[in-house]
Amino acid sequence: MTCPNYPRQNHLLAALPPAEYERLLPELELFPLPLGHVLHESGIQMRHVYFPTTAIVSLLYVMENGASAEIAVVGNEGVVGVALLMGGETTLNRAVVQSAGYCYRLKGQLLNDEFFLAGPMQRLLLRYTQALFTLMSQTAVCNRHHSLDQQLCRWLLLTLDRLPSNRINMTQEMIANMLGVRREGVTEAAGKLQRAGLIEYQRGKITVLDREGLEERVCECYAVVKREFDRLLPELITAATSPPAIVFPTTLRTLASKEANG
Amino acid sequence: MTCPNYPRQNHLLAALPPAEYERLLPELELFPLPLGHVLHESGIQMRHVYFPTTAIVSLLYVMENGASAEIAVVGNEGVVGVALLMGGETTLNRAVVQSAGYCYRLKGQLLNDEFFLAGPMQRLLLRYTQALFTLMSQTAVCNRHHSLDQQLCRWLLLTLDRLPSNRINMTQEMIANMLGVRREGVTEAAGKLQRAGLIEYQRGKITVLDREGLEERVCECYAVVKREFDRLLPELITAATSPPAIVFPTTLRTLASKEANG
DNA sequence: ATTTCTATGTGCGCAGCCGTACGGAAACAG
DNA sequence: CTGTTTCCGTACGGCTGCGCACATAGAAAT
Repeated sequence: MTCPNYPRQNHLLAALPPAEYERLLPELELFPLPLGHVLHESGIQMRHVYFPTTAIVSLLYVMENGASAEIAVVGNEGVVGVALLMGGETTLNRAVVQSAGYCYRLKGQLLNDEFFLAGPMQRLLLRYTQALFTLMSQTAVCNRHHSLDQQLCRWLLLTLDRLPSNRINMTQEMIANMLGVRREGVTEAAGKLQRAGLIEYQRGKITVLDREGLEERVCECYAVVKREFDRLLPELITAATSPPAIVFPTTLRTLASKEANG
Repeated sequence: MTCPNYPRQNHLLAALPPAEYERLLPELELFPLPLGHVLHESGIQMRHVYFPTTAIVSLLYVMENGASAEIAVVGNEGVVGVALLMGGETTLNRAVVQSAGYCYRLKGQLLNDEFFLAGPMQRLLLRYTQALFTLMSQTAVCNRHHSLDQQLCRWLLLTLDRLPSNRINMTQEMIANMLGVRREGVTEAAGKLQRAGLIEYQRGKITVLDREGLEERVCECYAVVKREFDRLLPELITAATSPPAIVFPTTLRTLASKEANG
């Protein structure tokens, strides 16, 4: 991760009006997220919320026998730890870094304070929570009705949307854990995609060659969720397409250089 | 439904302090919920929120090809329409009455106003939302990993918890729609339970004979969700076990008699 | 009582995924 | 360069749930 980091790479933070943003800025702490790092464990008190910038985080549910399944995925469009706002200090999910990168973290209490000001941040967070709802329920339905092939396409597209490049670092074993299926099943499904020329797979490195091909094969779930995110959080679209210039106002220059050292 | 109806049969309303409760009381409208009634449709603007008292409501996701799956279930422990508080006026769920009964409904705007007072109602609703999160994610995992037999047990127990009696009015066809499986699959699974003496099934009328037997067969998902509801919303337990005397304070007498006529 | 409809029971072939096992090849460590 | 580890491909039997077809029986309508 050599690219510069600044908080507004996270679209939720980028969508904040200047007043709210600058109020939070001194409290935002650049935080590296290495692959596999557990941000919070099921049932354990959460102390921070995390705004990913270049990292991707999976929310997993791990069952008693060790089997797991991905409930939702959070990248630079969202935030990890909405449960802190809801009043339960814990959730039954494990948050694991699925793709290494950075985030900005914030003490839970501070976000809580901001939330109860009932300002733009509350509005954003509530709408984001609803979008997360949609993602989760669609996951439940997809688990029920769609083939592993399609679910893999969905997973690849969801991941791709949250990455700057078309390369995903992830072994088939890890994907299998996310999808809650066998590793061999992923091998088969990925093999089909590879033979069709849509992806290239090599020892934990996936290169997506034909995104449109994936979109043709994926089930409806992907588009449904994407539409709903766009509807609920139109701010994120404009934030995502804004040129970097506007996320580097003069007041942020010093911070940006500070981050380069941290 | 000949039993008397009063708002505090809904545990969320029952958990409200007197001040908040009486503020809402004039706006609560007794509303009958016949079996199969659709409270709100996927993608359609919602105008009310519904606090079930004796009814049970299923949140379903219906796919393009007509296949469906239950995302969550709401009885007198909760409320239908949390999405109104989150800022999106719609959700992608369909809310269908799974068991006929009554609810109290409230104009969405009024609950919204109450919510943004940041008082006890907000606290309750946020925590309820988190509990719903847990229910939904557990549903996703259960869909992935557990057998139809176990899922049927889970569904029966979840329904039983929200009913005053041990009789469920529901055809196998309807259960199949909820669980997102074939009708024949439900026939098989229900047949096993019947042969084991746990339930009695007769043309859309299920009688649960041995609840503990169901709890022995069910997967962990049921207990996990129940524990999490109790942890997040301890008020609901005390509300549920309170004698009727305290939910009929003098100020409510007139309302109760009014309801008997409506 | 007869007909019609609805709800349930049953059977059969099939596809998808699981559990398991094994082999090969790329990366890595010494 | 060599041994080890990690990751991926493949194969086989088995189970579960699906799609379909059909039989039966209770309930409702006429």
